[in-house]
Amino acid sequence: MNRIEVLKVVAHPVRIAILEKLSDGVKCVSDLEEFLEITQPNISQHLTALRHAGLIDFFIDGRLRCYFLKNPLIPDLLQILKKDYSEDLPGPECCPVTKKGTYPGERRR
Amino acid sequence: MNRIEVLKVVAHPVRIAILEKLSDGVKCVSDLEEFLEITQPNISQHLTALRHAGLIDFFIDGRLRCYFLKNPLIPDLLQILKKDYSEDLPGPECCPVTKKGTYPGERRR
DNA sequence: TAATAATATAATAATATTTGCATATATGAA
DNA sequence: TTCATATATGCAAATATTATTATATTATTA
Repeated sequence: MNRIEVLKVVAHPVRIAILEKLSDGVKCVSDLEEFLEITQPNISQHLTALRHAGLIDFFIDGRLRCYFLKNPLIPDLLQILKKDYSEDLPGPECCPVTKKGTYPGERRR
Repeated sequence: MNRIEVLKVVAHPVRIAILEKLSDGVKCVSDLEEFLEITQPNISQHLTALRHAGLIDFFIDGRLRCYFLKNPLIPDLLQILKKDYSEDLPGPECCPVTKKGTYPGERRR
């Protein structure tokens, strides 16, 4: 699955919450039910979406499905989402207000 | 803007392409028109979305609007999206196939 | 083997996102 | 001024995502 599909599937509050929980270790669906305030079928749908994107997988233990993180991009992604960025990026040198630098492209009329 | 909204706005092929282009430096809308194969109003719409999410900003130079990256999360995000992860995360210890470890939650009946 | 627990699937309704198109605004040039 | 260029905005149509509800599947227990 390509990176845009991955971002799309991660960009949902419930799915982020699931991925964060799975970062702590294996969880079965009923573990997730305990702290997510949505219906069980909805949890299953989100798990299916995450699995189809290759982000998680599961093994079967009796009637439990034990889900775990699979895609190594996820821990990195979750980490930068938590990271605290206090400063904006430095503005460009060519700002017409400061009169510094030149705009790096061809001008039209 | 919260991190989920940020992910949502980044998770679109055109907007990723714009952000990557802006990583190289300031670009005005007509620069973007040259390599994006979509209409000008549509580009403007995506730029507006990115700006409302606090990811980019612009300065005005005559009738050009020169856009640049503003949110420091973006370079980090683009970098991990490009990063090559060849291996999946190691599977859990409690896999019933390997018979190692135990499932770390309460069992139900 | 019948009942129950754990989980998934299907269908639909509600909602949000995306694009396309027409038009508006603002600046600089003639 | 008037015109052209650069860019934005508004709105409707098309499309995609999400949640809900009902039902199905599978494995365990009684």
